[in-house]
Amino acid sequence: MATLMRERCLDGQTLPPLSRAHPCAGCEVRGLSVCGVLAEHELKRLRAGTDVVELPADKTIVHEGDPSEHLYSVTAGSLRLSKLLPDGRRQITGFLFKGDFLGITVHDSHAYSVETLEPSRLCRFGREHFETMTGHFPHLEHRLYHMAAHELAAAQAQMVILGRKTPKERLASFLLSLTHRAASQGDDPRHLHLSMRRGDIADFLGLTKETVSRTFTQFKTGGLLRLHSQDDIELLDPERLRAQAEGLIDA
Amino acid sequence: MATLMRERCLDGQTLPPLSRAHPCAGCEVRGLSVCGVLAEHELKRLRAGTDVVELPADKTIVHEGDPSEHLYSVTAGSLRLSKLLPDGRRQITGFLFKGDFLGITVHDSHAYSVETLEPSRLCRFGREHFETMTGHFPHLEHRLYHMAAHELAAAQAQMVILGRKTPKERLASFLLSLTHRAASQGDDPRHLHLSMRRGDIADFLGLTKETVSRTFTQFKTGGLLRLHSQDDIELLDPERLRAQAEGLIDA
DNA sequence: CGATCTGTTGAAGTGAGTCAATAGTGGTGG
DNA sequence: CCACCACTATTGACTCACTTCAACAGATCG
Repeated sequence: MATLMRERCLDGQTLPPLSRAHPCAGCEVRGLSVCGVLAEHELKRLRAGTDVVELPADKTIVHEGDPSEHLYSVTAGSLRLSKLLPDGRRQITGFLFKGDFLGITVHDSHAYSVETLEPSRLCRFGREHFETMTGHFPHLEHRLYHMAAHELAAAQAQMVILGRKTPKERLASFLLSLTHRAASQGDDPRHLHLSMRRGDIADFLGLTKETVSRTFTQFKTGGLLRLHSQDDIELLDPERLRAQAEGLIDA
Repeated sequence: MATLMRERCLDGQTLPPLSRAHPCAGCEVRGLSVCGVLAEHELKRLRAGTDVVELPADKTIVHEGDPSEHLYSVTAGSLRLSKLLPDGRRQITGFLFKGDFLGITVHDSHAYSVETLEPSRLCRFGREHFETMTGHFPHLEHRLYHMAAHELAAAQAQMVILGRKTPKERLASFLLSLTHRAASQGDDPRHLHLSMRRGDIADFLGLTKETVSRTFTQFKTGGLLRLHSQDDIELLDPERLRAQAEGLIDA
């Protein structure tokens, strides 16, 4: 039976409430996530051995290298995936938002650390139980394959950013990917809320936080965007931003 | 029925011969590749709608953005996967060697171009036929998922290289990944043959060919390796190379 | 209202890129 | 067999974009 595990110091106010009796019933991310391919009776079986976890900001969910005992579906909030070098240099390999899935691994060990960027809620599946499910439901396995392929394509696009793009192109590409996600969820694609800090963006884009900050300033003075607050962005010229991201503007 | 399509200008000498009657029978990569999980009768069904392609060096197999009509298994030679920016900047997202699989895509279109680095041989599967197979054989779908997960992990490791490592660390990491592959295939891990040019390595590591060349020279003078020819490398100190790759050596 | 953390801006340094010249390699044909 | 050609790799000199280091400004929260 699904249980709700609420972390002590969670700032409850910031997360929408959840029905304890029927956690999947009103789930707003069900269509987006792995569960979307499951029929009602399959979902019921998956729910056994599943619980809901709520976490405050800046909590570590898994450590790089730890054995992978659970898989997760993000239902609220956002996460940061990161890999560390021995001397502390950090590369963020991705961000996860509601609807995203966490748990694609090779050797049942986590290739990266996962931390919350803000108060977040996740559905937590036991790995063994989940693998029993994928064994029984080929369309779930297929869905998982599809998600892995999708993540792989995103990782390859990120390689182009990290290996060959200028700072302006990197930040423009990043903002565009956020706006695409917003659009696909029916949100206003011209208004972005950044749940990550400048340093996180820097470690995602292979820059320093100073360079990220300076590039934001250049975009502001160039009329590409406005900052309503440090993390609320209005995109004023998405078309020019796209040109910037592809390197079609020399500046 | 499987047919052999030999490209005109192929330098036949450089590829080992292949039995036309039983192309899978003596296949040396069968255990490594997708086919490895299939029983004999399943393999027979997969072979219908499959043919063998042989290509000379520097041939384009697929163009970035083209619809994906085939999937491939590399049985000999090596390939380069690359993405281009409008102004010609190139990021190589990976290299493929014998046993590797090509064809994991999201929207049935190729996310990157694929070219031969040297004369190569591939098994070519029709996409529709292959998808029928994965629909019938869950263990094939599972195998595909596993390969996607593996590629994803490799892509994430490459992000660390591109985002945060110094040129020496990048080249050391690259050489180590090649030696690991050699070891896993039973080859001598101290001797590497590079089938790619300096410019390819540069575009894989996010550097210029000049920097790659200079870094090779530093490794030579540092006693880490010897170059028997431009593309035949002997690793003299794998342990120090590993330390170099992880940034444990300041130099 | 003050303490603390995050973000922005400035000044200076540097390491990889760029441009250019030289050396090496492999292949072809006389 | 050697001479030539085209291509690739190496090395050198110089430049500059991003980092680093440091100061300042703004935001957030008790």
